[in-house]
Amino acid sequence: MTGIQEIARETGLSTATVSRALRGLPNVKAETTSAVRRAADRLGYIPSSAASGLATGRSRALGVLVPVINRWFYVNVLEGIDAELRQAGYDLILYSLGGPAGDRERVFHRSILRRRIDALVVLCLVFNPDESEQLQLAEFPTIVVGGPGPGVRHMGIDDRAAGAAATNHLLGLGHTEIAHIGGEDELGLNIAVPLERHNGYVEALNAAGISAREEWTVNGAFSFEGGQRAMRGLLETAGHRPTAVFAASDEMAFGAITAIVEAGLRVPNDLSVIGIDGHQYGAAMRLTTVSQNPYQQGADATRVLLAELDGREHADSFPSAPFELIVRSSTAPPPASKRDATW
Amino acid sequence: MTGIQEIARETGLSTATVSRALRGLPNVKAETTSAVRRAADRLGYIPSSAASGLATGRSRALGVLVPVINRWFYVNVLEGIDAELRQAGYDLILYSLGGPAGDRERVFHRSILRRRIDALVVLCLVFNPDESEQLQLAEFPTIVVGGPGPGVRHMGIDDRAAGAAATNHLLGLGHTEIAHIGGEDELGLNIAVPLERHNGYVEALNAAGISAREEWTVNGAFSFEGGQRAMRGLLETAGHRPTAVFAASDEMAFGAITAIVEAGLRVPNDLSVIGIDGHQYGAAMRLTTVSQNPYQQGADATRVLLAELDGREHADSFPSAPFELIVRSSTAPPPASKRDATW
DNA sequence: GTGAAAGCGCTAACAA
DNA sequence: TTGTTAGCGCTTTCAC
Repeated sequence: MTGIQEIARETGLSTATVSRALRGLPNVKAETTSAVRRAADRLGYIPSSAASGLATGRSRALGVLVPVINRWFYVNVLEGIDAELRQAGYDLILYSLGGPAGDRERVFHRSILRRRIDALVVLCLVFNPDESEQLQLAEFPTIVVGGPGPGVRHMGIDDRAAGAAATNHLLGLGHTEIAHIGGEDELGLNIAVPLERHNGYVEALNAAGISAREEWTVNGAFSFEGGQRAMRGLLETAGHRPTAVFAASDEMAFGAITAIVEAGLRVPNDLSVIGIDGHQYGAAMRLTTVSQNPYQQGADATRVLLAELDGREHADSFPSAPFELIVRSSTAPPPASKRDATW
Repeated sequence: MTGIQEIARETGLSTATVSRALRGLPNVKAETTSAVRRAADRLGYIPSSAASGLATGRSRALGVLVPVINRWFYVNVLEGIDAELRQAGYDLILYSLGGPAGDRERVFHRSILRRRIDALVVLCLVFNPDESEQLQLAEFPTIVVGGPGPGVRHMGIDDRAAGAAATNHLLGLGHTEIAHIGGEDELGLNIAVPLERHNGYVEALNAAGISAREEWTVNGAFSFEGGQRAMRGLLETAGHRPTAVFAASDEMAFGAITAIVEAGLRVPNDLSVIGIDGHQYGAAMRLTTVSQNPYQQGADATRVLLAELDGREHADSFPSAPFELIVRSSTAPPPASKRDATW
């Protein structure tokens, strides 16, 4: 209830001076500033962001749009964004599409566009034309983290290269029968990432003179359960079984490993498994993976946006974020019997 | 750039009528409403939440305060809150303390109190007196999910009962040598939950005529890695080894299982493990657990808050959220040799 | 170094 | 059903 006015009255100053003092602007006598601060404390003054937002046109808040919250990658990007924002004194407004069930259109129209935010980070989404237009209208700087899309600048790893790196690691070990657990994720979310990783897989195979078998690319929906289900399906395919599996995310890889162990087989003796991400559980699960740093990607994207809000530099594209092959013991050369069979 | 005024000019109406039409208030001719809507669309009108917030005193946003983001429980509560909010047309502002590193005081003073939110959900935090005072000043309805604290109403499971339930399950199987992996979490965050679960453990043991060995309660920091580390420590204690372990969270239980398997032992043949939470991975890991539903808790808390904002009912306390023992195969009677030794 | 006054874009009486 | 008129609490010229 206490506003800048009470403080003005209390200190015998004008609201203008109080406002300046509170924000620590120059051109205010030091004693005045401290008097104002003291009064503010005493009165329990709480600034109104609506009022200052209205007056300045800036909300000091950044939006983050995610398909769903509950995914390793998103959560880690969020942490990175949050850390950067906290330092800058910005608030974080989280918009979730709510997965396939949540209605996407409403989020775009209702929330994001209420001019509550100064900038937007989008995670792994590809927009449809209407959405692009809405975003255009809103006129705040935007950046996509995690999946490239047409018409929006993007920060993240080169997914195709990462997919190829994972596949090449398996090829290098001598595998030729390599399956892929990818994912359409759900309902049009996140389509760029799985696509590119799959492309990398196919290209790496082709480069090795192997053509991808269609029935060996299965959908793991980018979740543990999905990966497990997909792997079960792969194992049930009687007769011909791959010797290695490349999962497009660690969470799916964990699921795959679980399914393999359930089936009485061993990793990597019977089957090698590699993932992408660098999930914390990876070390304990001994998962070989292509690791990336979503925290850093989130922080970097945020720093770019913040710099633009400050009127500093502007970039239209960014170098790919780094990734790194981490070899642990979920991958090994194919079993001897198989090797003989192939040669 | 387009405001309510342009629409007023364009349609030949007053801003008041436009405002009413845009919000779908009654007492506006249907044709007028649709004319306004059309004009708004055509002009690409985007409402300013700052302006309407200033005028109404409501921001239509709810704050969520978390110790860190990256934890199974928090993420799932967030999903529940978000789902409820999306439906109500509210935005979600996420405040993270940023773990032990982030400075807690700043979050409280700077952000939350900027009157940007109409209500607040706090996850698993216990406040110090200064923080309580700040919250009091801010005057919005608040509710804590996940850990009871003095002076704030709270929603969540009865942690003591859950701890006892887990311990009793092990006792019921015949275990008498039961260790506990709990956690201080980090730096004063989240102290109520681990404390109560530990209390439940001790009480259940006592009720069975067993006194808890101090060296068998270890800190797993509520993380996978922490649980793994704690379990390793427990196993290295030469000579006397427990026959069962109760971990205060599934994530720690997964870490413990990993450590046990690493050590060449088997679950549940050599050691039984039980957790608390109901993590998705639990089924695949075959973890017996006391499961709870954080999504529901988040959604319920949000519904309560929203009802209060609407001037409907107000409650000062809530029934405990349900939990349920899910028996899978990480728990079994103690090994025969051990059993003989004890009897 | 400080004050007066005019908004920022919307909502909410009160009239008409 | 619609318009008029004040604000909401802060920032920001422009004077002094």
